Amino acid sequence: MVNKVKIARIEKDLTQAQLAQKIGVTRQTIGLIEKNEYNPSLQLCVAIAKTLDKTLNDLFWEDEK
Amino acid sequence: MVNKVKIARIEKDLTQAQLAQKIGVTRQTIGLIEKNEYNPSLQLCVAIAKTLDKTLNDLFWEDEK
DNA sequence: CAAAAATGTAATATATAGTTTACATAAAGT
DNA sequence: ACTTTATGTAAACTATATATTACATTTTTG
Repeated sequence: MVNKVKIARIEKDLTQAQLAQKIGVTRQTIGLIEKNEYNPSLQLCVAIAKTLDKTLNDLFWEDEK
Repeated sequence: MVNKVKIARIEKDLTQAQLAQKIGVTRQTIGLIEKNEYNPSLQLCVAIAKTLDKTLNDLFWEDEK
């Protein structure tokens, strides 16, 4: 299943590098988050959400089953 | 202003130590988060939220102004 | 197809989240 | 007042998020 950060980023027509730069983080960091390969800090999650006009729940809360 | 994790924890009648134990983390870690003295990882935020029957937004998303 | 742009990935380095141990203070209970 | 129980705090340690550099692969575009 595709990562929600990736979907939201593409909806905004941003590359990983552009999103990273807006947030002040490395392109690799965004890449790893989109591959669910690590556990970002809360501040980073908030920064991503704000930049993509989403909330924490939108991007990082698991769907109800 | 009082931290939302603290409020939710007290509503559930848990001590810092009890909450910490349920989550599998140290009492000090909970204490520091409640004092906004650090930047927890996403996984920890999710664990706290689930344990307190809240969502990420409930506990970690800033109030609309 | 060829060139450019975007993304994957890996090694090494650094900052900081989270642990452990320990003690001090505050709050609650008897 | 005394004794528990809960919370604050601090130093030293460990684990891991994130940076940096670099190159490989995939995707897009002319």
